[in-house]
Amino acid sequence: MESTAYTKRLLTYRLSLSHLKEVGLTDVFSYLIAGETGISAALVRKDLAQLKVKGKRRGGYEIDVILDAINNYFGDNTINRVVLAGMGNIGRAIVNYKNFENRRIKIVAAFDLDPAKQRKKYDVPVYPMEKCPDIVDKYRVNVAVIAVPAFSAQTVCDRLIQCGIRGIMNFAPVNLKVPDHVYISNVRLCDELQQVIYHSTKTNQ
Amino acid sequence: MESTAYTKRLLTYRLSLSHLKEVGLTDVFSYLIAGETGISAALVRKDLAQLKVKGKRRGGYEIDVILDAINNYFGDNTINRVVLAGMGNIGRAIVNYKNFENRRIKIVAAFDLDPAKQRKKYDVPVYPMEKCPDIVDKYRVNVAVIAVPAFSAQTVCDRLIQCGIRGIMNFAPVNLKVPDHVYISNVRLCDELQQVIYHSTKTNQ
DNA sequence: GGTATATTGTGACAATTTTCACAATTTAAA
DNA sequence: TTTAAATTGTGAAAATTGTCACAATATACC
Repeated sequence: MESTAYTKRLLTYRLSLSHLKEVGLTDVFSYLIAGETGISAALVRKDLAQLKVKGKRRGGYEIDVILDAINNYFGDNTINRVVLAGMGNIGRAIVNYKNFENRRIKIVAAFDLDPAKQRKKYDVPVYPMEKCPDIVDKYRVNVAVIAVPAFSAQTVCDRLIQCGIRGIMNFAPVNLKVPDHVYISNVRLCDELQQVIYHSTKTNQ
Repeated sequence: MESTAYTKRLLTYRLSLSHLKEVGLTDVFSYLIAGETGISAALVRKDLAQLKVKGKRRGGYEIDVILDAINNYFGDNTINRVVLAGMGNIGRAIVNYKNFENRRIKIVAAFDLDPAKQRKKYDVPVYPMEKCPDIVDKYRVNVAVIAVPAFSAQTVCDRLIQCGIRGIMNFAPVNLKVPDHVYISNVRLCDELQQVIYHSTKTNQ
């Protein structure tokens, strides 16, 4: 119960449902969500059942009910504060990324070794890594984004965890070693693109 | 056979093995890879067996043999050309991302509506979207990265496919609709981070 | 009101994926 | 040379995940 795949599907549903809502719909059928997301209608229904969302036979599901259930599942009622390590290409893109706001995700501070970047004005204050304990403590942060170069990723990771971080989104191409209580999600841009390349050459015709 | 999960694990192995090689190792045991990647030793062995890599009982596997097999599996002998749509935050980060080179992935051109961005000098030439057919044709490109805003993603996607693109890495928070012969990988930064937040609050104590 | 139709909800089943356990085999050491 | 130890390779079992099919039921229409 409650596998990562399930959690991921919920987020996929939310995306499509938000879209359908904007377009003016208020109710949906499982097969409509299926068509929109590529997930089978039966699985959609099972997921919604697990979420405790009830549909009406022949009437479908109310979009708002599903959305509320999903948002509630993810605890979207509180603001989620995040710190970021590494203001390189990816770090800056993340800091400027607008969509986080809708999800009540807020990047409260960034860390970077480079003093020039600390002085420069970004949308988020940039501190030296030494400030990490203070910041994490002050803002009650649990989650960090690692966007530093591969060679320093493990060190940065260790320091973050020492400061109390328990969830990490990692962009560095490294298999980070973390204690059991820390959840880690690796975003491997290279690997992702490589898989696309691989599968696109495999597709028939 | 040959599930996406398997393909993904191969890339994970490659990452760890490259690292172990740099550190000076030439041979590994399955349990060593397991410790490095978090994938169970038995599964590592099964994957290597499927890859047709042979180990020596009591002697382990040769790192170079595994790496060659993986690189060969992904067809790393040819240069993989990719185009990018959307020179916003993420698009620029992708264009500047250095790691693609090691994988023989080359971003040959980018597209953006904004004429200012077309004039500006990036590491990659920026064209208006109309040039898409020419460029894709000229460079024999199969794969594209979509980094445009959500509202225009489907339109851009359709045009790319019309030009012959058959693999897409999509950063726009949209469930794109594509024909069967097109492979799509969605990189949902928001969702990814949201999952980290979710799991990090769930972890015990 | 009655009947046909559409859709949910779910138990049984199928498929896939992973783990387990151990025989086979190699190497090292005694 | 024999024995002990370590590690692969793999068939069988377990677990997980998703699909199928259909009863239950609500709705719409005649």
